[in-house]
Amino acid sequence: MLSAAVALFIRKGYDATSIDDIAKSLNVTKSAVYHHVTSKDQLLAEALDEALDELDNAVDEAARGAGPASQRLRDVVRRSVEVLVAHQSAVTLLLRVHGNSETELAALKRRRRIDRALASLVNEAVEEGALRGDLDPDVLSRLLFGMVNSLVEWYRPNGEISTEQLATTVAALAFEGLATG
Amino acid sequence: MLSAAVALFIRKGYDATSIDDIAKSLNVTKSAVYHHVTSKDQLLAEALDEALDELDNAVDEAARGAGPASQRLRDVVRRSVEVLVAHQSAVTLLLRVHGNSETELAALKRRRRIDRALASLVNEAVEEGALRGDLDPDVLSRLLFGMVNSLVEWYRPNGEISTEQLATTVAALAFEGLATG
DNA sequence: GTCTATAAAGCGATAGAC
DNA sequence: GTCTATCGCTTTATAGAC
Repeated sequence: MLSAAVALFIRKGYDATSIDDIAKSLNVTKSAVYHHVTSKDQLLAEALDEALDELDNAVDEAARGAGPASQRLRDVVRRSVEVLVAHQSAVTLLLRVHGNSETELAALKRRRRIDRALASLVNEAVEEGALRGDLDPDVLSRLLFGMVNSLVEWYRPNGEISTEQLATTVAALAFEGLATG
Repeated sequence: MLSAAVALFIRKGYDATSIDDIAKSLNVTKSAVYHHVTSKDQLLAEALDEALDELDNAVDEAARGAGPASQRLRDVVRRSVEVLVAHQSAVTLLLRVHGNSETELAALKRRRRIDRALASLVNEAVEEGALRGDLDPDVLSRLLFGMVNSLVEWYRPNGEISTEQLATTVAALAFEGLATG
């Protein structure tokens, strides 16, 4: 039922999706939905928490590991791709949230904490000398994870490209770039 | 008045923004708004057309130029960044559209045409030998412009980073990557 | 646990006065 | 060109029967 709601939130947008839409997609009435959840907002909050828990997990795990910052950054990128694929619906919803309610503001706050952790990892890798120092590290961080996050808009796990291949492509493009040699 | 509406569409989302919200932000009543536009949908359509016209322009112009495909791709990336900055509101709205009405479906159709032109330019540059051939060109194209498009979510033209610097950083990251030497 | 019925509020859009 | 007033509809959410 959460997954039915999230699918509709993504297809039509949260505000354009009514409780009745969710009920109809489950072949029940509105009242049956309200028996299981107290509000539409609660469904959103549960999905956002799923995404944030998974991202927190992936980032903390990879960022706190041993080894050079550049290697940990590469691991974070790969782990992030895996989370975006495994929890694509929840993460897609998270990335579309813009602070339009208390629930959304709380989610944005948690997301900013993650973004700051990623930015400081990029900064560390630059100071280490493993990443180029001629470009603003905070801008690089935003562009890097903007690229990673954008894949929720088009990637479909059942297609030709495996998650493994995708993670490799993302990391290769990010670190070595498009150009040959 | 279009810009007031677009600002609200971005802050609250299209569906969550009522005509009354737009009217209040202009210190007038709903009826005054309806004197100038025939529907809420028309406001959306005008903003989406602005974004699509500008992107069409930038891509056609740079993609049809002379020289190697890899150079034309670099030009398209730079020109895209310029358009995203100069028409940030309209483009932000375009990137958040998901086909929830006839207007949105028409905008998505035009956007897909642009995306296809970009993808074939990337393919051309790979065949030319200027871009690495070990990664799927269509995936590279999506990731590249996913990165470019993501900047509408955070870049503010009045900050420390100039549009020029931003375009340089985006192109450098895309073509040469994060890693040193 | 699901239903019908309904309350209370907000929505897009229009009519008509000034 | 802006106003007040209102129509017709949809929304979230609840009450109460089965």
